[in-house]
Amino acid sequence: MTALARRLDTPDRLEPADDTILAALPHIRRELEPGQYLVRDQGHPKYCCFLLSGFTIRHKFVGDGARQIVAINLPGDFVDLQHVLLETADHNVEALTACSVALIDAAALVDGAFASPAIGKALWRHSLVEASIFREWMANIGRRDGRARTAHLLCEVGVRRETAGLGARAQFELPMTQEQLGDALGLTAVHVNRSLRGLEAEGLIARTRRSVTVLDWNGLAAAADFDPAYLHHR
Amino acid sequence: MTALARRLDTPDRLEPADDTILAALPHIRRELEPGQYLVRDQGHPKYCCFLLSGFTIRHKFVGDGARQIVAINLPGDFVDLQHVLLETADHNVEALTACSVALIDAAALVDGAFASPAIGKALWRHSLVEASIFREWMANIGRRDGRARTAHLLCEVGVRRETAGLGARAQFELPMTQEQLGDALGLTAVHVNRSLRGLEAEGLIARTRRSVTVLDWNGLAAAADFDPAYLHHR
DNA sequence: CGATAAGTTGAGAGTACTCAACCACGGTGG
DNA sequence: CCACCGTGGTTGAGTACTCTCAACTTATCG
Repeated sequence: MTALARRLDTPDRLEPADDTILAALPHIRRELEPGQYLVRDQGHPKYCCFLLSGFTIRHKFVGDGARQIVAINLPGDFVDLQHVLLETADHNVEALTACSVALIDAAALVDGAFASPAIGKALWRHSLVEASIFREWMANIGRRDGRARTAHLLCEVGVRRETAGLGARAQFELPMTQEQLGDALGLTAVHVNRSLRGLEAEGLIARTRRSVTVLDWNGLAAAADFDPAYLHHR
Repeated sequence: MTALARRLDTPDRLEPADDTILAALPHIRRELEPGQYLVRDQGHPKYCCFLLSGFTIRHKFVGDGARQIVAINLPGDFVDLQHVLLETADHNVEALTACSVALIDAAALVDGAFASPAIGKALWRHSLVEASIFREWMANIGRRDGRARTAHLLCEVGVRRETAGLGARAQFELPMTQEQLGDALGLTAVHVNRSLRGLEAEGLIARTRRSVTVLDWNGLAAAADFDPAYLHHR
């Protein structure tokens, strides 16, 4: 679980004793295929999933069958930290790509959090940063038009990938279909397509099937009304 | 701070020692007038606000000046629990009505959380439930039409008020203008007006200027696609 | 009782959706 | 090796939901 220790080492430095606690957490490794569900809405997971590699999405369905993707998770993210203290899942977690995950015993993780304030603060803080991203997504979906929404998601993924050490923010793989992008943005796949092509026509981005190159980061950020403060990075 | 102890007494029971810790938290009481700001975006609050009476809203502005209300807080809610561990505010907090609040020293609250796991779990859980509400709002804004969105907000406020002991879910004051409702729902005030009048015409609700009576709870919940599971009540 | 904020209504515009057809890429099997 | 097939991407046309703007009404407050 060195990946876990590395992820929790900010903002407060972990002590060697903390590393010991983390290393001793009961967990199992699992490999997931694209499309595989990790958590089902209304389920009662007893573990907490830490994403080692790959992308996951979290989504919920509304009455008419439409879907809202509420989060995209990158390596180094806890995918369902809420299940350490909430008994019943309120949404689904699904592997977007092939993934490696560590399933950590939820009760043990809570014990670890209260055995070491540094661990506890890092985990709690993780929950809080995630909530901040949710708030920005609400503003994005509720108050920006299709073009800005789409651009905002590209900016966020670029920055978060960069922060996670997965490469430059201006060039990355985005392993989502336009249908999935639409579900994340509150748009239809058709409208996502037109938004992406619009950004491309403006010279802000270039695309191949699943990779995005930002040609003009400042221009894209302006189109997106993107300010990374909500990510609460250091 | 008996209100605080009462709020944190679930899901785990607090011990007398916990009550002692809570009672000793350094805090100041403050009375707020409608419209007064408690926290400003990009500010660095050193306290954490517990709402004793009144309503607050939390909102953020996007580039073109539009506003998204990301949360409505009721008495017994922590209004800005994220500031115990995040240094910089990512949104504004504003009093919707006259409010009484307790401003608790953030560092002391964190210390209390790690001095007593029961307190720490209750606070962390509070953050997680809030995040669940954010997710539902994302789905609401992104994937439901104006009528359903509006109905959903009414259902949520009704249930949360009831749970907070403020009265029956079917009859309550909603001290928000249609402009504010629109900012919470990602709609314009005009469209909120039409949605509310539509729900009224269907016989689901009755309204006076600021109070709502639900005439047909099941009908309204069906129109809203409302399932209270995301509130994670006991 | 006037002033102001909020609510209501109508008409026209625009963004985003729906439906449907067509295209492009990747994978598979003959 | 290449044709076929399926998923996903692209495009156009028509529709519909929501917005904008503006006027008018109603409530509240000094």
